[in-house]
Amino acid sequence: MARAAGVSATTVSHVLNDVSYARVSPETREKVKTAAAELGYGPNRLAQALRSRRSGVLGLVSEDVATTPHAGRMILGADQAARARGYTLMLSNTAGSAGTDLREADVESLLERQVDGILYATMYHRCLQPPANLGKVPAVLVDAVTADGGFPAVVPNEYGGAAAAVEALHAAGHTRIGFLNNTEDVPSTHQRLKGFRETLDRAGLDGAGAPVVTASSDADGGYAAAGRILDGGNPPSGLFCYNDRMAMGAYRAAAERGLAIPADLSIVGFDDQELIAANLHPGLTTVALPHYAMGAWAADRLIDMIEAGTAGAEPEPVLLACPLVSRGSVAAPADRVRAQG
Amino acid sequence: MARAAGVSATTVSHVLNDVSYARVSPETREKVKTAAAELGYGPNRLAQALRSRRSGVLGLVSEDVATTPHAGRMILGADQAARARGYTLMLSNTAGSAGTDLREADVESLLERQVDGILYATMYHRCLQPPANLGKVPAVLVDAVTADGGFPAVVPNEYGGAAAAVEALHAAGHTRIGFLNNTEDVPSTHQRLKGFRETLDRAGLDGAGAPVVTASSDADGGYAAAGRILDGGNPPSGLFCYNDRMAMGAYRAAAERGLAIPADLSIVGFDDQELIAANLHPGLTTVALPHYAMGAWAADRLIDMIEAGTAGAEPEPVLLACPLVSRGSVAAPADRVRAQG
DNA sequence: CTGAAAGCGCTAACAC
DNA sequence: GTGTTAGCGCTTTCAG
Repeated sequence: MARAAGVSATTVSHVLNDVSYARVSPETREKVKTAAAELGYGPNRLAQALRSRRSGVLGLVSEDVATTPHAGRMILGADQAARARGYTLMLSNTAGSAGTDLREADVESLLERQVDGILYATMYHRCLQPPANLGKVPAVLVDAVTADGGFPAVVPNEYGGAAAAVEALHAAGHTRIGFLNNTEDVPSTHQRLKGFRETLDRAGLDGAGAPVVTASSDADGGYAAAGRILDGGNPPSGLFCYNDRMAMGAYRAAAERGLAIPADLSIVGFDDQELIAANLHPGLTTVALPHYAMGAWAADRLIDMIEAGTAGAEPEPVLLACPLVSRGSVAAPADRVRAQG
Repeated sequence: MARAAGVSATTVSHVLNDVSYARVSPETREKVKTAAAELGYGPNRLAQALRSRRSGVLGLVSEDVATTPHAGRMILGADQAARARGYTLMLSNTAGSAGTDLREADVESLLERQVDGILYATMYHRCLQPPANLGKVPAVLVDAVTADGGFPAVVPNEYGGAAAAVEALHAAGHTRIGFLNNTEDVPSTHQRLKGFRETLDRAGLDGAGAPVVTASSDADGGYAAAGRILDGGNPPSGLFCYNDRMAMGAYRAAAERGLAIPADLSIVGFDDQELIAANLHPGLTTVALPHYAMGAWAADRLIDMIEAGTAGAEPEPVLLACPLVSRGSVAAPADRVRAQG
């Protein structure tokens, strides 16, 4: 290209990269730019990377890209943030079930490609043991934490999300609120429960005494759990569900009992899986998981680390807000209030 | 590294790459390998790429990675296929709404990074106008076709999927089958309708006379459409729905009319969105979109082109099968048959 | 103001 | 059998 523009490679480099200390005449600048435009010339980022020891590539290793619809949002957030700062994402899917050695190999392959940093993402909030070689470049954990810190990490504020759900029900006038929780031993199970109880306490309701039923985190589990809670003594008028799938089961349980939503029973879900939440009738009011924001935050943080050259491990995982998404499944507990009033 | 093993770089290259024509003594081989292992040495793929003019990277530009839960499956398929042949995926999200010039810039950025080929994916089956610079490297279209051919492309066999759905209903004994179709002017709308009618004809039923109602492709649309078809004269005992969201609406319409699924009404969806299909009650029998397979096929085909050095445009888009996924929403039309028998 | 030289890490061709 | 040389496309001194 340089040769074709009748000028040296150095000059081309200077012009096209807007090198600050370069003094190039306006005419030469023009000549280079038009030549570049005509030839459709683009720099070879590989050669640049080799020379500068900066690839401008972020490795994204994600466990089971496919298993959750949220994956896309996270990738998108990371991609946008990366792109905004001139970086590109390189993908590497890892099987969640794979052994540490295999996942280490995945990281290694990214390392060989000279990625400047690595985003290590899981598809649901969990605590993991990262591969040993992850520390070789700056790295950030997405939707995951390690037992011993060591990496900056970003996870959803599960506690706050549960609080938002309970507050929405309380604000609508509900005083008897139940929780359909998951049975798995994952952070979200515990933190959403904690958020549920403590928010009730703060509202002057009895958190410890509020009905909580656990089941598998799908529609069938939600159906069964809702059945148990609705058929028990003094059933709640508002139901907070561990996730949207359980809420979907709760809808069915309510329908079978002749309870209209939201007139007779208000429901709040969690996850904001649009496919479910927007297609239920009425639309499900739910708490959104901040996948886009987590992806974007992580990429930004990673690039900061890369450009600062610091390993700077965050002492605590960063919590991102889980905002309430209102649709139509929450209303005042009208009948009950009138009946009791 | 070479220097550290007391041997030349050439020799290191020869043993680590198993170069066929290299004659290296077994002792030297050992020496190199142990040195590499101890240093945790991995080759610099960037330098290799610069030298060999082969990056081993596939660009994946996808319109709106995030908007559909299927995105992950497609990416996963492409990633697995690519990885199996030593390639890695580099991501570039493009806004579906963006102009051609913007999408051209996205492709350009991948080109600058010297990708060996490009996978251009849309998130639902459509006909598109690819950016002009896409032709600069081998490229394959995923879930999309161009008006004028030019690129190999892979799309779902919508017609075959619709046929499978109708056949499942017919095999269960249904002779009066209706179709809830989408209103949008996209290939799937037309091809599923064609598959619906022609399969009925082949079964000796009246394809042209079969009831078809169109509505928006979500639960509300499905609810409305199902209502119209069920309240009409001589309502069908089997319903084929354009997608799972519409089927979800049809479930509600059936419930409101006291029709049990599948006893009183059999339903088949399309898309196999597990979030919906597996969580409805009963589980929705539906037709799966082959996103994983499309991703894998496309990556494989692309690598073939790259390694063969041919542009070899496929004359026709490749159709991948949409298999039926049986859950619990199809049964024999028992009541009706008895009533009429 | 502009260009020549050196070198990022690697490999192909060719010596020795 | 093994090492030397050259060069992939770029950027960074440093000369002119």
